[in-house]
Amino acid sequence: MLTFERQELILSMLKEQQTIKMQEIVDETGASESTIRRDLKELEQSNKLKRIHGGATLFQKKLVEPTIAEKTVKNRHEKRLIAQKAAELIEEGDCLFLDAGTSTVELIPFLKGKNIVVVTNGLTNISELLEAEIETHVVGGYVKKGTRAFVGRGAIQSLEGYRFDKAIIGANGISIQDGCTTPDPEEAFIKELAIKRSSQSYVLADHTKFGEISFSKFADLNEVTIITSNQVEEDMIEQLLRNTKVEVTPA
Amino acid sequence: MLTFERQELILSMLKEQQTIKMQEIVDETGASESTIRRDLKELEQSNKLKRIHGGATLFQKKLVEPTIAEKTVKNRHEKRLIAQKAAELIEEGDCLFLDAGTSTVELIPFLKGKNIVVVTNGLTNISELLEAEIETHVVGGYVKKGTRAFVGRGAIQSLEGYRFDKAIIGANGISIQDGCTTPDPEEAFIKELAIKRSSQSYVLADHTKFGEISFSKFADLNEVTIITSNQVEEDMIEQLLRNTKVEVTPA
DNA sequence: ATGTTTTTGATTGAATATGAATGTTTTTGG
DNA sequence: CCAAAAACATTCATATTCAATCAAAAACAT
Repeated sequence: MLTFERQELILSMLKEQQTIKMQEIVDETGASESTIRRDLKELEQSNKLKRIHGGATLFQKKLVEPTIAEKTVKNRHEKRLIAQKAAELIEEGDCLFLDAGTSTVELIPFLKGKNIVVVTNGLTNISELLEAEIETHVVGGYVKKGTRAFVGRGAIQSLEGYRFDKAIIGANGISIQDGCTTPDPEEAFIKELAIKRSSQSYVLADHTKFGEISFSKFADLNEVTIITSNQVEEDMIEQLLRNTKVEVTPA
Repeated sequence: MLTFERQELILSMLKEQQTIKMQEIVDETGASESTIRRDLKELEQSNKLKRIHGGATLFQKKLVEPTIAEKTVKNRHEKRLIAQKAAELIEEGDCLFLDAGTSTVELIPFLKGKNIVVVTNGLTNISELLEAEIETHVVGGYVKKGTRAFVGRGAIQSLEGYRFDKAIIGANGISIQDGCTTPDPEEAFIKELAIKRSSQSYVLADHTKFGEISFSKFADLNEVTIITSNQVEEDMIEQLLRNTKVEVTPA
């Protein structure tokens, strides 16, 4: 069996079960443990999978959402730069949808004093928006414990009463194959709906989100403009550019 | 089972039930108690959960700081007593509407852990409700700068999707002649609508509110039960009692 | 064919994960 | 308040998995 074949086999096994044990791969491929180790090392280096003690897993299956506390510290600087880039796109008089999430919160200070109207489903956004003296509307709905986002029937119904010039959306995963994804199906639905009801949509994503795939898809890449930083690998951006609009800010 | 798989399993269990016992995890995973302890320790260190004696729970943190204005609430002690009185009336399984305002916020700590559903239009209520582990829904709408209440067309539309067992309402003025009043017409409308859609309605009012008349009326006295303290003058209460239900708590 | 490079599998000590045993702390129930 | 019970942290021995190394095998080039 060729090296390439073997590695493809490993990846296809992973797709089926999202985690695999070393022994399973050895049995399936007939290769020795040493060889498989080398394969896993290579595949990890090219971001195809993540090694874990005893085997491998899909690049973070992200079954569980990181808590707010965890998110707020991570990549804050990069997120702020991305947010600043996004802010440049907002014009006077715009009606925005601002998604719940830590990336989108960073945008708010840059909007301060602008004559715009913002609709949001994120609890934490609201006080920031008020602070920035922006006319703020919220969608209704059930408040999710973890992310403190408003979701569900009430949120959907609320959203249907609005049309947006621009929607600013956060994402947990951006991949060529699966587009924009996020862990929670309910939140994904809200994002999807907001994008549908908006003339233009922007997805904010720092470099850690690229190549990641989360559970629920909410948009194809050609539906949105991705705003990110130049910490994302060159070739990834090039690949994206084939059918996606991308704005890159230096970090 | 791999370490990674086991930890993911623990987190997904947590997501379903928000607290889990050690034994449940041991049974579910088949690993030893020692191993699970180690897992919990790791997961806690990476902010994925919070350990508690006998198991683990979701990690929660207060996000919305109370504003200065909120911290210096007038008659806080009296308001709290009134809130406590109101809490006694809430039964397991109730669906509540909780009005925006400083009186109603005081109620929330007394509801902690109760098996109820709360719908609110008050920004500051939301994080308190989450803190108290209560299923929380919000009405949509425009966010008023001063009171941080959600009002307007969106709020009205949202409210029409609910029916309540009990509505807990704040008021700025209580008078024999003009009933229950509040300064803002939009907020008054929300209060009125919530009362209409509720089987029973309670208005919380400290002694300073009696005899006051504000701009917008939202209820006649015979529509609601007033909850107050014995700091209200005797004869006022007597007058009220002719056609209003009144609950009085000693202060 | 012969030397070179690449791939492979086996071996090793190091690192990590595990379960049982121990004594300590916290909770519970009288 | 005390004592029993439950939950806990700590330690240790064992088992598993890992990274590094090396020699054999295969693929390749000349």
